[in-house]
Amino acid sequence: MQGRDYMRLEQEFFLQDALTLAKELIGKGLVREMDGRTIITRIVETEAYIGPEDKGCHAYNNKRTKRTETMFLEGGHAYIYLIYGMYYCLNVVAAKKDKPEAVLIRAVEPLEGLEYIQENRKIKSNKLEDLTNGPGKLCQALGVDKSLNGSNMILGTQLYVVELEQSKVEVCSGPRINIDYAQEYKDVPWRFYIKGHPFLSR
DNA sequence: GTAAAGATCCACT
DNA sequence: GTGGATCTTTACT
Repeated sequence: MQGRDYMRLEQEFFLQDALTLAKELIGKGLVREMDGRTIITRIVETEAYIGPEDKGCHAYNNKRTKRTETMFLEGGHAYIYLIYGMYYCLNVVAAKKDKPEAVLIRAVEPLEGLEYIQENRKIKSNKLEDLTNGPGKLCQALGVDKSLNGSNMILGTQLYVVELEQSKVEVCSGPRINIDYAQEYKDVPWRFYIKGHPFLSR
């Protein structure tokens, strides 16, 4: 089955606040199409970042820079940035225009196109989980880079989200990862994941 | 112009 | 568990 056979999500879905969207995105399908190849994955772990108040967010205090500008777009766009000089992270922008909220995709489970994922990753580990169980890993696995920053995930054809048949899952929440600098926002339970799923980042 | 830090990953001990 | 790789973005001089 090809990715385009799945049902796309409506724009309304992405206009929800980041916390709701982060929760709702769990179990949804993340589709990547490039060079006539289709990769389909299931989202199993996300984190919410809420601009104005969240010290862990790049757009804390509504900080507008060249990089964070993407987060001020309307919900449904992709926010992609380079971290630690070597890895990309993929976010789904949430809420309405000028509200800098976004959902970081932290881990996915491969459903289709596994051979392309393996080709993109090239790692020693034979464990399937190591292919996509982290934000930097899944971007490499899906061939996502800065050229997709700001692209539309509702109407776009390269990277988008779809409804999967099996969407009923048990979603848990907990503190976010690697944002020790975020002070009182360091421990808020804005990370969502499928309980006990093998592809979680940790 | 310069400097410091980062929403990470991997290899190694 | 620890440290190195690696470079953009940001803030400040």
